[in-house]
Amino acid sequence: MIEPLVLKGFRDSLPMQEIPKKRIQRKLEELFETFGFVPIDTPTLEYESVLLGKGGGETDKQIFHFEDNGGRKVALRFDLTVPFARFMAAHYQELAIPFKRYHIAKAYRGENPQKGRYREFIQCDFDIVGVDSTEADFEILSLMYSSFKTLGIDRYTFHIAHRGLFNDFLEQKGIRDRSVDILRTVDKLRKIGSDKVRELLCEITGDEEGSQAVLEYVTAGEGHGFEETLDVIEALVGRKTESSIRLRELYYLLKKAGIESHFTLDPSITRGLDYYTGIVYETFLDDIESIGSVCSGGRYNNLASLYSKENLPGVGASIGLDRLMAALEELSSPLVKENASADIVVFYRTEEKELAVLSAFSLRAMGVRTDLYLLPEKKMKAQYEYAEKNRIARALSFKDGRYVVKDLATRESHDATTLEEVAALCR
RNA sequence: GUGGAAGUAGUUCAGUGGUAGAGCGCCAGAUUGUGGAUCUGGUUGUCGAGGGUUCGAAUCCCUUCUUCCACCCCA
Repeated sequence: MIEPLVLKGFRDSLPMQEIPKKRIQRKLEELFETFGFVPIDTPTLEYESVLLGKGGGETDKQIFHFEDNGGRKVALRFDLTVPFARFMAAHYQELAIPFKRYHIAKAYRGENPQKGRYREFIQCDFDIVGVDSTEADFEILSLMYSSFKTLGIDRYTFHIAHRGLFNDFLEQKGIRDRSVDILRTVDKLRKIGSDKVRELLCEITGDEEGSQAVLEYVTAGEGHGFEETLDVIEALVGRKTESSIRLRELYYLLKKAGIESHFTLDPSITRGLDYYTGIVYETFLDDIESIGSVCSGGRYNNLASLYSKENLPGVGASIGLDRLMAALEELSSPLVKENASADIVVFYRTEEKELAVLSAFSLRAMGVRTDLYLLPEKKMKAQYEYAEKNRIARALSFKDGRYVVKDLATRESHDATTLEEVAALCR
């Protein structure tokens, strides 16, 4: 016998988990389409050379790569953004620009798993390519907001920062060349505290004053509103820059739309991926920050240039569906508990089989999610337990030519003479 | 990849060298008759896997797999 093992970081998904996951996915797809975004797909497996070296050194180590049966060096996609850049380079002439796409698919990372981090996970990406403007950035931010709204999640915060603005600052301090190391150190702020970060920064820059300024920059958001933080940052940079103006305009739009309360300017958000050039963001659930960001992204203005001479600026975000589900499960959110397989289940005795089969058929035609329990010889107890296991709220049975709909939770029965009445009881 | 903790019945766990256990669940029967009560009986286990030490290993040692946590990074 072969052991039915699954690989570390990979998981089976049972109906109890898969039903809410699919439902969330459908809601998001529907939302994306109301924003005028269109779906695409790309291969799971790509040439290694296409995927490597685009996200930054650290991420390369996490890419699953191997030789295929024909000796080609191949790799599983690490995210959906890099393959999208390749996709755009290959197809931009066939597409209407600006191109707005969404893509819900699995990505793979060979890192050590923990709660909410797996080696195979679903990302829900949405991006706009072909334009670098405040309005495009706003489209993505407002779609992020609407996604959480649609899902009924309201205890979360979008942490916004700006790569370009940070680079302006480093430029001004004359330490731009060490930006990667500095970014990496700054990222640890929340973990190791400001004193430790200052020490590390001193080692990198060799400049106490510069380190202090960097620290002031990344902590500028603490206790301040979006615009105040921006004022502090502009003071540190010494002037208004294109990037700071972009952020100000963006916040203005968020305010006008009345959705600004979920957005905070957090200069400590830097993101490890090297390809970001403009705004960047991460999203934390207020009640379970430890699980990490559940929706992240940013502006990447040169990504397609790796594959094409065409200049295709882009901006996008990605919801980590599996991580989000893990968090919601941890929080016992009602969102993950809505996992009934049907609205009603039909029970019957063997002599009622024709009636049962046809009733189920008719109910389905009326749009009622109907399950037919196929073991009529079983005891009632077994039948009810089947319904409970599948989280079905009602049962239909037959008595003296009438329909009986029983609410399984309250155990109340309602008689009905027609299937229309039965269907009405299911709503 | 490195470090720490854990893995025993469907599930929650107890059991630290001497016959694998408990609650809940599950199955069968009785009772009931469109379910949750009660009674009787039973079952569920290669103690994660492999190897070693020992007269004897769930228990000690080694290897390995998986989960959780930390580092790192993030979805």
